Amino acid sequence: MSKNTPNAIRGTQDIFGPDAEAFAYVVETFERVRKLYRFRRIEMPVFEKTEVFARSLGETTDVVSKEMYSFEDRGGDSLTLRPEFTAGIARAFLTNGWQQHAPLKVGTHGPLFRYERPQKGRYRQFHQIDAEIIGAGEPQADVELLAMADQLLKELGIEGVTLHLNTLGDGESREAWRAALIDYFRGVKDQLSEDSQERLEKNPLRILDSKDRRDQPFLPDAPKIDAFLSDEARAFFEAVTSGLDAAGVKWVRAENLVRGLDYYRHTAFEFIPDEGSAAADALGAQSTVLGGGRYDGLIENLGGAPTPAVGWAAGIERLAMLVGEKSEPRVDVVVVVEDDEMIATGQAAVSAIRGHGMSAEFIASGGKKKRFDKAVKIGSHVILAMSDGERRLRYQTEGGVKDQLVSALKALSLD
RNA sequence: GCGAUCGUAGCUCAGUUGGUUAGAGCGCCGGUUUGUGGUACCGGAGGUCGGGGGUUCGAGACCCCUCGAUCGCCCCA
Repeated sequence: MSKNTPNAIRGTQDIFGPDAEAFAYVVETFERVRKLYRFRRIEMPVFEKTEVFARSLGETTDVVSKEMYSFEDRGGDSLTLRPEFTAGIARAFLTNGWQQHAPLKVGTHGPLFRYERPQKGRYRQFHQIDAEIIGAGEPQADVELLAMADQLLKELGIEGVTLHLNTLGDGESREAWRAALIDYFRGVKDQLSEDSQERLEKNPLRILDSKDRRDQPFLPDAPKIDAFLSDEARAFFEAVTSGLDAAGVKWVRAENLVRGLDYYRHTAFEFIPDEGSAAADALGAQSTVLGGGRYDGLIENLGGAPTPAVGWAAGIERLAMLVGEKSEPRVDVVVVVEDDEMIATGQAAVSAIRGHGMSAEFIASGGKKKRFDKAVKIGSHVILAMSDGERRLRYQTEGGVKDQLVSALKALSLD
């Protein structure tokens, strides 16, 4: 590579070959499942006013305080490359009057941007698939959304990943629990890890899933959300879990599961690889493959009427890592011209073949004697060789393709 | 933001304790061979060793800075 070739931006990826196939496979499967559940497709802008995210996710969250790609545009507005989908969708719901469609089920996918240190399964430009139900406050909405996520993973052929489920309660439950946690951890503050001491002020719920050995002894006795749940919140969670059971979605209760963004209420969940599974191995430290929850307060936060909503997002790259190798599809026909006199004929043949809906590759360059070898190497169903003024069909492995091929060429009155 | 490991041809890698014109396999290009076939052989193009600075008579090999990659921490999908 030349010295003056600029390199790619850190944390971005150029995806090619089997990886690109796996990526496409994830997206295609999501699109199929999305339609099964009747989620409507939406396309969203890649950037928004900075406040859309700052107000939604919470100013103190890591995402907002240190991971956003924010910049001033030429008009002086502060804009931000979307670090997630939900906030933008909530904004669109309000600014486009999508309330009229409520309850609204939508799905989308695309790139997101977060200024983080790249590592396995974590990139600065990464991609997610996303599903949201806005304007539905019933637990059935949570169930439908989770059933969809569960089916998606199954259809992708991903195994060894289970749904970890928790409730954060309603706003009041959550606040009471949070206060109790701060109280509890403050008592043992100087024995906690530095990270957790800091979390104590910023994000005490996070201490609960700390990996630091020094924090472990204090976790079992920490206050549990269940003790702070209002009757409504408890009933809601029970409705969700029994709904999941009825829908045949396996789940485990994860009392310590919290979500990083401020807007979550009630149901919170993550699909995580089972300890020691192949999936856990494939993902490394970035274990959450799909996560989300209920965000009943968000729309109101953005200036709308109180509107309940639930949603999830999943990392396409992470799912692709679990899906494994996906090979590119075989080409139907390779047309090889070994005799330059027949290049035009060959060209006509490839066009006709492609026009008939078959994929075709055309080889008519390089050493004449090596062209056929190249064709063989590509690995096609049929090779159509043109040499010495004649046409020869070889590798007739699939009758269907051959018949189609014959009719394509007939239409061209070549054969 | 913190830590560890790493960075040699398009790809995967070798390069002895620093010492003459930096190597291999694969791939690519060309030739011969083969001619219902992804064979074999010959030849060729292509790196100045991520970038910059330093130590040295001399550095791909040592030191510093920087960029990037990988894997952790943190955070999250």
